[in-house]
Amino acid sequence: MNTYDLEKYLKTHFGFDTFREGQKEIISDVLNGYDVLGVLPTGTGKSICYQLPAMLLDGITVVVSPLVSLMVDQVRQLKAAGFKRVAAINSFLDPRQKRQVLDRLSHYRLLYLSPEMLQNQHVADRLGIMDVALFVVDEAHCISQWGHEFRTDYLRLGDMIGKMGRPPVLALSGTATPEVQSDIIRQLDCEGMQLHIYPMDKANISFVVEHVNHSDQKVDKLTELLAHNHAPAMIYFSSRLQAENTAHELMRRLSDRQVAYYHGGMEHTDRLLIQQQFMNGQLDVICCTSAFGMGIDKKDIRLVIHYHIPPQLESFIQEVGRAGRDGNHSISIILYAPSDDMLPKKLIQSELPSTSDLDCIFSYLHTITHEDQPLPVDAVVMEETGLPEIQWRFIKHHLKRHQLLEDNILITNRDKWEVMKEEVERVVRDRYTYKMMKLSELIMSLQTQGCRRVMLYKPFQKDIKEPVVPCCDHCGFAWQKVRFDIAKRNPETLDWIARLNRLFLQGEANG
DNA sequence: TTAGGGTTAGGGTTAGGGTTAGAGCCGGTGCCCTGCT
Repeated sequence: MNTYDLEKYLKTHFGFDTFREGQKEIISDVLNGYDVLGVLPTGTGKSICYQLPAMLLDGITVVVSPLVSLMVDQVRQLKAAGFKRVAAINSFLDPRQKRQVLDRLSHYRLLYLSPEMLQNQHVADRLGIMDVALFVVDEAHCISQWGHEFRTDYLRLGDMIGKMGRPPVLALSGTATPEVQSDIIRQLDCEGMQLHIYPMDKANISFVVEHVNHSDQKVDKLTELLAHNHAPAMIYFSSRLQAENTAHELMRRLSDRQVAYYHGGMEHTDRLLIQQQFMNGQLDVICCTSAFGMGIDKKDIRLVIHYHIPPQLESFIQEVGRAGRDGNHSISIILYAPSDDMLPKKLIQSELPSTSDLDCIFSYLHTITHEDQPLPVDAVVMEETGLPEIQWRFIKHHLKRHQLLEDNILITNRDKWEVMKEEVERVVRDRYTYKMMKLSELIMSLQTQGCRRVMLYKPFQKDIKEPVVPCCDHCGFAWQKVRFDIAKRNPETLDWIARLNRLFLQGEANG
């Protein structure tokens, strides 16, 4: 057992007197060498769970993070707090800087990486000879949510852990349902993980589903809602274009509100600007896709509105969880039209290759395998086969998994090819069925006659907190009965120190 | 002379297909690499 005086280190390094719920238990288990899965609500300081051990353990702590912006934030905050032995490797570094970090790896206690960067041969080789004290997966639900199709390098983390000599593993997430938890454990190959799971239901949110006959009525409904409530609001869309168009329309209709949009197709700098403006309270309403969320910890969001339905309950819980982090009353509203089910269905279809896509790509690969040439660059393969990038990467992942693609050379092995093909076909079928099932689960929950809160959280946890606010529209709540009206902010009244802090310590409270 | 900071652009994409009903629809999530001033 470790004998650290953890409170002392917490005070020295982070300036806090006491741990928040779950932190100490997780840190103790980590220091005792256990594999740990921690599911802690956002805003409870998940990052301390590995940052503190990283300072105490001998060797380097490797942190896998899904977004470059999150890594950059973390590194900046740690350095600002006086902890210098931290670095991140990502595409923001030029080759020389990258080499420098890798050459000085033993100097660092904490290293942040994306799962893709971990697949870089040079990086993997260097880490392979290091003494890795702890392997951390931050936002670990990404393994399950993104790994199977979108970012398949998430599924290779288990292998990488092996190549690093099997250090203790810590997986952390803000929302991971039991199903996602099992997937994380399976993918990381950590059967004996210590579990520290805290419930994710929020007692201060009222749930509403507003049925509309046609999606045209949604903007009217939004206008009505926002005119009635003057408070920070997020509106989730599944389409970039509609997020933009609706933002423009709301700007026109609600001249006293600051409205903006945010999605993954925008320039990095624009995204950062909008995000900061929203955090600072300079924007009232943000029309966004699911790109907006991770790493955003604004306390006073009162309304989370879904213009489109998300693809599964897990996403909905995550998105709704961004409301009311200050504990005050907040409302979740879904605007639901009968035709809304189509869009998520199409999205599910577009990320998985069809049977004919598979036939096409396999016959193409077959022809070039015979030529014994290196695999052409991705652009050529996609040109030749007509496969979207996401689907080609999915196939490539399976080729590598079956050792049919090594050093960019396709391996001739008829038996392995047959096995691989069958497996890919099976995986596509299973994933499709699974995702459609998850979607129906969500749609069914919208059509329920019972309590929405129970319907939402019951599949994921035993006990549900008694709400401290009106529960849902099926329990007698009507959003019209509530009126949020924030006092007018006046940033000019802040003294210069506070204003500088706002500017320079963006996201300080994150994690 | 060097370390460090900075910007911009383009490549992965642009239509087909569909496991719910019948006419019109409309598409989310990020990373990394190369090369430039």
